[in-house]
Amino acid sequence: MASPAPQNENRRSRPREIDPQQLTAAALELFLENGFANTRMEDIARRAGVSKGALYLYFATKDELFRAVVQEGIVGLIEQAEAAFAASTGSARELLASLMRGIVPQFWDSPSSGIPKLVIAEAQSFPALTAEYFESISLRTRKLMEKILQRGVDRGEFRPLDVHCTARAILAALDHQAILQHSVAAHDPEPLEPERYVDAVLDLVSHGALAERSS
Amino acid sequence: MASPAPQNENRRSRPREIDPQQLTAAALELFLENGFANTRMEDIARRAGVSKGALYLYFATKDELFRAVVQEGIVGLIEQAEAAFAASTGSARELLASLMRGIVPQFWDSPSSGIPKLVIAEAQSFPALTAEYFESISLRTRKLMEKILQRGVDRGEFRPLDVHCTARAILAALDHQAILQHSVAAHDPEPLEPERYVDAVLDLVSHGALAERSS
Amino acid sequence: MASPAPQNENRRSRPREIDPQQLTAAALELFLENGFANTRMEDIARRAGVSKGALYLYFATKDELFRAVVQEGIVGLIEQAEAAFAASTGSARELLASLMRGIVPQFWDSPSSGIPKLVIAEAQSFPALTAEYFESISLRTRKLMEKILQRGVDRGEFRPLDVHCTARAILAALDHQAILQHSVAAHDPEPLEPERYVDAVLDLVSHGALAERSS
Amino acid sequence: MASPAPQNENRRSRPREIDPQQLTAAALELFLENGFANTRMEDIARRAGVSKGALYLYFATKDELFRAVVQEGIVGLIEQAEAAFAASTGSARELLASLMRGIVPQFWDSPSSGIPKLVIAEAQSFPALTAEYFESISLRTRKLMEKILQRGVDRGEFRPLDVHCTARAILAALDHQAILQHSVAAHDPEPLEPERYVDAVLDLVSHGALAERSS
DNA sequence: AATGAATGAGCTTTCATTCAT
DNA sequence: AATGAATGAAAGCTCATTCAT
Repeated sequence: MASPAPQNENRRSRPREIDPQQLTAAALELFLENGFANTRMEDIARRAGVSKGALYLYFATKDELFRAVVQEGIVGLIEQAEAAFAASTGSARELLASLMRGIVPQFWDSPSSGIPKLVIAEAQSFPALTAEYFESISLRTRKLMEKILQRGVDRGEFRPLDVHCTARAILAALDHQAILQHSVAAHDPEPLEPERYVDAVLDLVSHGALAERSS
Repeated sequence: MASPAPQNENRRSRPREIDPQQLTAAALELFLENGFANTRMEDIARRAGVSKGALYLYFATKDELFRAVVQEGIVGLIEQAEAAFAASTGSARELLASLMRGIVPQFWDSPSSGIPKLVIAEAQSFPALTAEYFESISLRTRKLMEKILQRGVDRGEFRPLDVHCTARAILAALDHQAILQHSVAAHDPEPLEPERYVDAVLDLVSHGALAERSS
Repeated sequence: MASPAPQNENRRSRPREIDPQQLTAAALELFLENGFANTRMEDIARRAGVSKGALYLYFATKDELFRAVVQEGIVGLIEQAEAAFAASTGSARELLASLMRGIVPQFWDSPSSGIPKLVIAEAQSFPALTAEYFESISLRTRKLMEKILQRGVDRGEFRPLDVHCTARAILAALDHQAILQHSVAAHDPEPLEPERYVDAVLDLVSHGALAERSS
Repeated sequence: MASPAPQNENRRSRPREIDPQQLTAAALELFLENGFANTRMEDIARRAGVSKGALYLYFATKDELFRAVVQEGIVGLIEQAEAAFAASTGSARELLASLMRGIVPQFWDSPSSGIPKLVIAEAQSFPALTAEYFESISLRTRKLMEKILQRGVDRGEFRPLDVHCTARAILAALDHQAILQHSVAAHDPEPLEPERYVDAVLDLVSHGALAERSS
């Protein structure tokens, strides 16, 4: 039609000092809503309330911004889990329960819970970032889980287990739900109930399904 | 072009008879390698050994092609599982074991195993397709798993369980690996060993981790 | 065209301030030179001295640009004619003469004279625009011409006439030349002489061709 | 299959012998309905009831087909008019009247009446064809009209006229309606009444509009 | 002669990125 | 530092034309 946009007088609306975390937060929202490819830099800028150009003052490229979004989600997640492990001296089962009841639902509630789905969706496009993410998060979480399980086995609290695969399985049961929440879960007639689910996982992990010892 | 080297036999000579499944197969490969957005129609055509235009003879748009790729992966997947359930009269545990040992590793080996990751990655872009997929596959699989577990509970073979959440957990443990295989697993120093993993899941599901009955 | 004269100062240096009318003017030129379908957006951009993308800053689609081109040609064309009619009190013939001598050759000289040919050529593709054009221009012009003729008849200045068809005929005699100028006239060994032609039309309209009253 | 020999029995559906005029007729229809650029070769083939390939058996290119469409409309149109002129010895006015009442409405009814609009719309794309059309039709018609008028002047039947411009004007009054019929006329609330219009033109040409001799 | 599947050049449109202000 | 108009490479899609049958 006519002019793209009338310049106006009052530029006082920009509160000086843009916080880069506003930008990554807006980007994360939109990446999850629309996918990386379907999110325009302009959309992100608008959502964050800044101009398109301002984005480039903080992130050189769209890829860079994606990296920042993911990297932000990486920090300090397992720290508390690892600290809890180091601090705990009690039963492995108790530790497992407290971690799963304490950290997991809280994580599912945070915007960061979308990051795994994001990383998975764009893994091919960002191999280096994916590798970093995988090592910082997935592998580290797995190691921690293996340690917990191993401690349980060592103490005779747990049966002899395939520690590696069992760790994978428990984490999969948890991680998968976060991914589903941010993708297909909108179509689920029975939405996930986090606490109930975590309890069921704990119960299964503890006792298995069989009614009596038979193996 | 003016290639001095003689083209092989049927390169350009037989334009007839393109199999649409060649096209969806090539598309699935590339979607998994590069993501949907990063795959050009021309790439798919080249990979399938046809021209760009030929693609449009079979699929009106890129989206349509995506739908076809997913829909092709939907057919006949759970059928055998449901049939096995209907046919089986034995123990729930045996049924679970035979399904997981028979179907799961076979699925992980097939190209179709990439479809869940594809659907998850593009869920926001294809809501209708996602809904269809979710209902045809995810929900149906969950229902089946719930039935198996319920049968086990009813027969006293299993303890009283939170059937719904337990079904979710078992499926998550399986589904998640397929997704990882097609995304981040390339960076895993300890690649998944399907049979071993499935056995570990079965073992965990059967007996839990605790060393002695205590619940 | 490709003027050898040096481009002026602000060729590439001042991206600011594109005038949308530059764009429609360039588009009109090219639509007339090559037809709508044979004009590439890139051609228009180049002719206007802007980038392809800039065009889309002002017009969402090629169709939209076409509409703008036509609509620009619609404004203020008949206004002066209608004003002249409203203002005039003298003889109908004088009014007709002054309108035809004043407005018509001036219109033929302007780029807007190509718009009727454009609308006619693309009428099937832009029915809504065509309808609007027809009502804003053709119908309104016809109504005006009918009023002029009717006034002449009412005052006894003109014979009783088939006012409607006569209006059509006079306008056709004028409109058609504009269309020919922008299409086939290049091949005419005897180019149109606007003033002479208008005079001949006026003469014919005034007295007819017959030498003496005889009908 | 591999039989180069006799085709099987039921080829009766294709009535042997495609008539190229079926093809040009279908093409003309569609060019008028949708414009040249918006008409696909496949559309024409379907409308004519033949295959796309068959079209190329008769016309090497789409342009060639366009040329054939126009050229077909050129033949034998003015022949009868010129013959009538050559044969007539009576009054110029009578000749004019008989031509206009005899040929014009009949032409307007025929599909060929769309050709002028077609030529005008595509004039830039087909300069050679346009030139040929202009010479074969427009110029020849004008010459004929000039001869008729000149004869009238010579015989004292007509006033001294600007024969050239008057011929242009009369033809414009007629030609223009054909063009409008095939473009914008669909939006006209008062459709053209051919006979009435032709009479009005004849009346105007004969006596002019002024009520009394005054020149 | 007739068919229609296959081809690929060409064009519209999008959007990450730049840069004058 | 911040803005947003302008750029142009890139990609989806169309359709005239070819050619094996």
